[in-house]
Amino acid sequence: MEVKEISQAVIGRLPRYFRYLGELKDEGVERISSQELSELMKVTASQIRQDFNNFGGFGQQGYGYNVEFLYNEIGKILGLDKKHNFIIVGAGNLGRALGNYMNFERRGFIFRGMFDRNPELIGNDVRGIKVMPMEELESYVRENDIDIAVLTIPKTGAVEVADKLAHNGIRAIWNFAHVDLNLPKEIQVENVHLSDSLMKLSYNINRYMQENP
Amino acid sequence: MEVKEISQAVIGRLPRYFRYLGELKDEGVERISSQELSELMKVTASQIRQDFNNFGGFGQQGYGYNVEFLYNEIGKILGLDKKHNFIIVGAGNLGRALGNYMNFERRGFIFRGMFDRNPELIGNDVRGIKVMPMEELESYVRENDIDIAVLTIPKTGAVEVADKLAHNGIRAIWNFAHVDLNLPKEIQVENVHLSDSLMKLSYNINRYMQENP
DNA sequence: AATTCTTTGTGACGTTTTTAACATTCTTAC
DNA sequence: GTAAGAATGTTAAAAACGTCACAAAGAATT
Repeated sequence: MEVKEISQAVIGRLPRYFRYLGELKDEGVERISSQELSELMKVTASQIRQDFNNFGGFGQQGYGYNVEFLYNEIGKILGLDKKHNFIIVGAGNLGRALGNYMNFERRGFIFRGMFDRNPELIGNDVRGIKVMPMEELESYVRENDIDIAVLTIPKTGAVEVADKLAHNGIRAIWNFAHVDLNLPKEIQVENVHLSDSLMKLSYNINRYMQENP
Repeated sequence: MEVKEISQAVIGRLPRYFRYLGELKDEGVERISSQELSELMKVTASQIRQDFNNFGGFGQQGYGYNVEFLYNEIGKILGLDKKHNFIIVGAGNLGRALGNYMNFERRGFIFRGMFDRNPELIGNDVRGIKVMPMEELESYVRENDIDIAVLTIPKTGAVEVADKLAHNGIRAIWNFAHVDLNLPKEIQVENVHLSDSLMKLSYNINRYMQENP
């Protein structure tokens, strides 16, 4: 049973397809061709067809793609048909912002706990979830079937906390700390390095100014 | 005067180099070879040398790279030697979290204003900056030399606000709204689609589970 | 001062990714 | 039921990207 590896370049585009298809679905659009979608999304039709074909034929010649079907299929590929319990480690501004963001719930990500080392924050409430002390982190992860940990703590300590999570059966870490976590490959890591993103923006501002004085 | 275009693949790696070099500098490391850096960063030495060479020779044969010099040069390439005024549009949880994040200031990004359409939030204080009503947004951008707008509002309205910003001389938008902004190319846009990132993580969890039942 | 060692800068090569082209398959209209 | 039209799936070509390998340049050593 040969499973061909899908490149991360393709995976990286799936959420965007998913978003556009969801909007089309909500607008009541039933079918769409790669041509039409390419104009909407400003990518080549060729790329759209190639991308979808990685997962088998979702379309039909002479017809195009059924929007709702394609939406659901991409959702399944992304694992959004399954439920994932997540906790947030770090109850600072960013952690609270993510905890309050309701839309994750809609995609099957269920907010199960929040932790902080600062005693003053313990007991605070974010959408019905009380902030717990770090001492309880490991047992909580073990005993409550937690899949994903969102790491919103300063880089000092992030590596250590990630290792603890790894030893207690976490499957994935959504890492907002400005540090690279070196974890065994069975643990999925997705980095969101906000300052890296801002620096890229800064580069592009700078470049544009130099090219257009 | 021919300026060769640097690929976004290279640009995307610069902030990470910058981070590692900053840490090395703080540890007092004076010089480093592409070989050593490659082991630290888990990339090939070849890529490091190729990347740096896009901008001219920063190293010296037989010696390697001077950490502080290289750090400063990459900082300049990224435009971090310049000051950029920014505002935050959307004073919800995420907007406040970003406003409170002090480290941006260290890189030359200066927090100059915050806006929201919700009257209850007007006047609230984030690090000495009062939340202003949306009506004042356009004139404020025009009159206060604002380079960057951080968009932390729901996708409804994001396109409209972006257009307003564009018409009043903004240079760049750091977009956290889940929608693609279609702006003239002289305005730099950097998207941070958090749910896209979470979906990629979800895909990788799913894939790993299927490959290792 | 000469020699050896180190390490960059760079041209060539292989791989991956993207785009183009088209034959095939299904839809639609008559 | 047949023919024309539409749009996919797929193969081929082009472009972008990453890696390899080594000559050249400078550092370190004797």
